[in-house]
Amino acid sequence: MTVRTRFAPSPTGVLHIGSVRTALFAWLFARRHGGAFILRIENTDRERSTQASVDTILDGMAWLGLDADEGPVFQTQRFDRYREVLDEWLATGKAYKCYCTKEELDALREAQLARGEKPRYDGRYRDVTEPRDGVDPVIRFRNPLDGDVVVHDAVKGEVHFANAELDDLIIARSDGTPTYNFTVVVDDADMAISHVIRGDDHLNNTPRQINMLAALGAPIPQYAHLPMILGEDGAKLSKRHGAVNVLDYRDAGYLPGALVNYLVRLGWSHGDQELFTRDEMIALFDLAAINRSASAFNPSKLDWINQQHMMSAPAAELAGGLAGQYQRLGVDTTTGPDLAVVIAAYRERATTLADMAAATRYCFEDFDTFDAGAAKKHLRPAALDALIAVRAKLAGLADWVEAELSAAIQSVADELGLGMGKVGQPVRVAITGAGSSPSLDVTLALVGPHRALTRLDMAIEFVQARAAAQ
RNA sequence: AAUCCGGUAGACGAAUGGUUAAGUCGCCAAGCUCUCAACUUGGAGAAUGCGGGUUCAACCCCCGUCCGGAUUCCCA
Repeated sequence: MTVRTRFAPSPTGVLHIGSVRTALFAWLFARRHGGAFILRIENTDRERSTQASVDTILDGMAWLGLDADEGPVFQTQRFDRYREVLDEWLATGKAYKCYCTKEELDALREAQLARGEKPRYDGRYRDVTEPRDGVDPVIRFRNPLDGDVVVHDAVKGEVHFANAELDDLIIARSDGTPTYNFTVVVDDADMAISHVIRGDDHLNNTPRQINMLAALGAPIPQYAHLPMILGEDGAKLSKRHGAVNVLDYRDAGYLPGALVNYLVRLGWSHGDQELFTRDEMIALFDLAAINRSASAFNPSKLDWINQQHMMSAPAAELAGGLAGQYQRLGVDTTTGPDLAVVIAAYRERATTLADMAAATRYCFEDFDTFDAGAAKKHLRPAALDALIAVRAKLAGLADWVEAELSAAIQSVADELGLGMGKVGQPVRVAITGAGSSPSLDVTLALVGPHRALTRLDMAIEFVQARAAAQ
């Protein structure tokens, strides 16, 4: 059987982190089995669907590398086809017109609730053939009255539903437009979707869809209902948990491969492996290993995974994103070190590209004050001799390369009889403005001779002023 | 209210009905060290929501219960 999966978002907002995980699983499954992954935009609700939302979905998918083999297919382009099925079902009695008004439906629902019953349509127009004046009818699917529908779900197992619990759902509104559960069925059948991989909020819709698939004479796909992703606190993921839009993660400096790696481990596992390349995920992904229960989104683990990916990714892969981060900060990188050098020095010292950019501004921009805490601790009178000696030694260096730089610092420590800490930290604060950076030789190489010497002068003045003030 | 799904340390998650309930993040500590990271090592943290039952043996099977979620929209 040819594997064909789909991702079917409705364009009514941002591309949500939970939706992405669903898309990822469907994409992985298709790739794993050499099948097709189809993107379908479910925009039958014209009130709420927007082009901006379509754009953000497309951008997000592209950023994450979840490429579709077909689509995007828009359901609004398929209205003729839905109409065709509707007419056929009406003609064959698989569907019927219901002339209930919204008010009548509301009253019915309230009465049922008041009696402690499950609210649902009572089928009052099921066998009425006469039109009712003044009411535009909706079209309802004639659901079987008895028997069970069994969903064979790859994640949840066998789930049984009694038809008696289901009512005749509306498949076309009174304005003639089709509704979600119906369009899904027609599309999944027409697109020959073999595996429906979606959020488990759709599990309850599945028996209705299976009944309609049967009415269509279409094969029943394999279902896999994925557990939800919750916020850090275990509540439904929402804006108040921070970023839910995947593009926010791009802007925050996460790597697409890292986000995907983090998401694949939410609801799926392969032994005790935590880090996966894209190819490994594709090779190992398996519906049978999907977890049944919801999981909470944990930013600190995402950070760790992102750092792990930053440490192993080729520099070229990071450079573009890092350049974007500098741009966001308004840092001009034309006069500083090559980004590949910055990346080599900082890839294991930053959790995101945004962190990396923020921590390395000193390589490209001058500053006029030292971090107060670091200065107080390290730029004190006792450091004056060391700073002056280092300044002199560095000024005389023929080659501004790491080996020479570290030798110079070491020789100052030796000559003054000081530990490296007594020499290194003042120098570090002098040239970076703060108390932490890569090893001094690397840091000095990053900053370059001109900036390094200027900043050492600035630090020496600072210390002298401080000594004078005492 | 009904139906359906779910519940293993703070989080992610392993565990054909069979050792002392893996591993990872986070947290704490030590080591390395010019700082910060990275890395290495060690540590704390769970009687598997709760109560029954079946069994020689239950995270796993059964019943009940509690909690959370989904659905029951002319939303998707």
